[in-house]
Amino acid sequence: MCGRYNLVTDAQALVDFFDVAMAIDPVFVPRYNIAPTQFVPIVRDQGRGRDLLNARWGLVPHWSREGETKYSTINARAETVAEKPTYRASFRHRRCLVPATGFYEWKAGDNGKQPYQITLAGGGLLAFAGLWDRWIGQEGELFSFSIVVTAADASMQGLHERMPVMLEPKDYSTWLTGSGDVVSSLLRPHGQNLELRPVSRYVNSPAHDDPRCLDPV
DNA sequence: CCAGACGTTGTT
DNA sequence: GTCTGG
DNA sequence: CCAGACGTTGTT
DNA sequence: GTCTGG
Repeated sequence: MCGRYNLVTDAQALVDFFDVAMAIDPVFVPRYNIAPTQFVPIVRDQGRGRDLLNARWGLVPHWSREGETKYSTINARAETVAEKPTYRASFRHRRCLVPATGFYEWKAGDNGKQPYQITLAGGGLLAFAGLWDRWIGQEGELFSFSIVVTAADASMQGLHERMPVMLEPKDYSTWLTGSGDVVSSLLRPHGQNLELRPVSRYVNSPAHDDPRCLDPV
């Protein structure tokens, strides 16, 4: 699963790395502790080049009555994303990249749960496979997204059973604008070398969003 | 037919 | 114990 | 994901 | 909007 992540970079690096043509919401600050319901940048391609848009983590389907869900939509299972009513249409027509520099998992132990940060070995930006939707209500429109998760491979070193689908740069365009089997074939681990490091329990509180979230244990 | 759900993970 | 908020 | 709340009425 | 349960 992926219930917390970070995006420690600057706006220009995001635009460069993801080849963004249009920054719709250019305001951006480094994020050390991104929690569900918060607004963070996603990358889309609506046919006129890639755009960067702030969206809410936790997908609200366009047909939602209340503009919220009573169930969790922060993750979508790769195994069923093509069929589930909440994700099906977004999987076919509204895929996105979710920029990140790492994500967090908690491992239960004798002394309670220990948070770990997972990054690419060597660091750098990565992209989770994401789905987005737009809900329209009286208060205006709400853009939101979900992160696709799959069975963890050996790179997770047994830390957790599930992990986000992390796309490679060569597959970004296919994920954003492809269709059919070629898109479905990306719903799997991509073999990146990952680095897992225990970090301070400071990260536990969603109210904390500063470099101390990455403090060594 | 209408009403109601629509999700994931981990733990018991 | 379970739901909501971040 | 974790942290924190979890309720009602009457009065200001 | 679309599927499932009754």
